Amino acid sequence: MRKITDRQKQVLEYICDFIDEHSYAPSIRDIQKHFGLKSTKGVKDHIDRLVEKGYLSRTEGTARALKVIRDGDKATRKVPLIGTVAAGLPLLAEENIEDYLPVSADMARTEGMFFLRVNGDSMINAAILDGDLVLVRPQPFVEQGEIAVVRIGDEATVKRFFRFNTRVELHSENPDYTPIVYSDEDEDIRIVGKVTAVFRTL
Amino acid sequence: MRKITDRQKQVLEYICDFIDEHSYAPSIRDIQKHFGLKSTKGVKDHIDRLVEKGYLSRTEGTARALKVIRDGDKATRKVPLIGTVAAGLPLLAEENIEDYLPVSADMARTEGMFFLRVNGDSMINAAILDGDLVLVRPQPFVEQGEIAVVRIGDEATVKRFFRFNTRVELHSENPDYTPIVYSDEDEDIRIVGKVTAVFRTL
DNA sequence: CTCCTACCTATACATATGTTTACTTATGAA
DNA sequence: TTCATAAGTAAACATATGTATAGGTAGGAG
Repeated sequence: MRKITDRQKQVLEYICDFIDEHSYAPSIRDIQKHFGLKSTKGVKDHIDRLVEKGYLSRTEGTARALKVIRDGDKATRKVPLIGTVAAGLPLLAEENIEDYLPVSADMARTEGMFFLRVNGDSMINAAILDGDLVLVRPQPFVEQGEIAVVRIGDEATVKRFFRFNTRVELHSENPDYTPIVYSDEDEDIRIVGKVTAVFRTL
Repeated sequence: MRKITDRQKQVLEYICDFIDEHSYAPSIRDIQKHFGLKSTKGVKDHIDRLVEKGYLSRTEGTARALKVIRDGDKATRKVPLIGTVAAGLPLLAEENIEDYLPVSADMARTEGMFFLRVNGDSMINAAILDGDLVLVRPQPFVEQGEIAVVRIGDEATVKRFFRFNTRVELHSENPDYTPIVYSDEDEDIRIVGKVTAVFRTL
C-alpha cells in the first residue's frame, strides 16, 4: 500500500471515527471544520489523494459517499442459527432460524453457511461440548476423519466421518458411544456439511 | 414495535439494500426514482413515518443521513487479538495487536474486551485446545472456579481460579499439571479478566 | 356521509455539499 | 537555484438534496 503523509493519515482517521459514530460519512465541510481549515479545497485534495492511494473509495458528486477501504476488510456476515443437532430437526428450513450471528467474513467465506447448536456430549473428546455452536459449510463430501454434520433419515448429528470400501462410519468422540456403520449405498444417510468452527459462550 | 404499512416496508427494505450495496444511504431522490414516483414528497412522508415508528433514525437537514434501526441490533464490535497466553507477553500493549476480529455485540458487550490465543493443552478438559481463541472481559475478580486470565509476573495463563482462606489456587484442566498455589497477598499475581467465550477454527 | 390516514403529484425554495480556478507558503530533492 | 509536492487560503460556482406549500384520490372507521 502506498505511503500517506501524516496529515492524510489524520484525515483518514477522522473519517473512520466519524463513520463509526454517525453511521454516515462526513461531508468535506465537516472535515474542514474539524481541522479548523478555512477552505474546502485542502480537504478535497486530501480526499483525492487518499482515493488515488487506495485508502478511500467514493462516488463523485454524491454527498457523504466516502467509504474507507480497510486492509483486507474484516467484513461481517450474518449467519443463521437454524437449530440443534441430534434432534429431529427440519434442516435448512428457513422457518427454523432462531437467530442471526455476525461472524468474521474470514470464517464464513462461503454463501449458505449456518450454525447448529450441538446437543449432547458425543463429541466431547473433540472439545465440542453440549450447547456449543458449530459453524457449518454445506457440502456433500468431507475428507476422511473430518467432523461433519450428517443427516440420517430425519435426524442430524455431528460426527467424525469415515468412508471405507463399501461402508461409511460415523465416529463419536466419546468412548461411551460406538461408531455408527452404514452401507455405502444407503440413501438414508447424507453429508450435510463440514464443521468449520466452534463457538462457545461461558 | 408499531406496525408499518406494506409500502413503508418496501421503502425500508430498499433503504437497507441500498446501504448494504453502497455503504451509504440513499437520498430521497434515489428512493423516488427507484419507486418511479414523480414527487419527493411521498418519499419524505414515508421516511418521516418510519422515523416516527422507530424503524429509522436520521439527522435532519443532512444528506444521506439515514440509519436503519435493526431489531435488537446484532451489532458488531471489533475485538483485538493481542497475543498468546502462556508466553511472556506484554499484555494489553497496543503495539501487540495482531488482528481485529468482529464479534457479535451480544458477546462483547463491554468496552475493552480482547482475544488471546491459548497456547498449550493445560485447559484441555475444559474443552479449550491449543490454538483456540478466548474472549476476555477485563475485570479484577472472578467467581470461584471460573476460568480467568491471570498474570503472574510478566507471564499470563488461562486457569480456573480459586480463592481460599489465605491462598489462591490456579487449576489447570489437565491431570498432568498440578495446581499453582499462591499467597493471598502476593503482589505478583493478578487477575486480568474472565474468559467469556471460546472460538476455534477447524 | 364525514373525517382521518396513507399515498401520491406538482412546483418551488433553501441550503448542504461537491467542484473549480487562482494564489501562497514551506520543504525536500535534483 | 529550480522543480515538484504537500498543504492551505479565497472566492465562486454548480448541483445534489432536504423541505415546504397546495392539492388530489382512495379506503377504512365512526
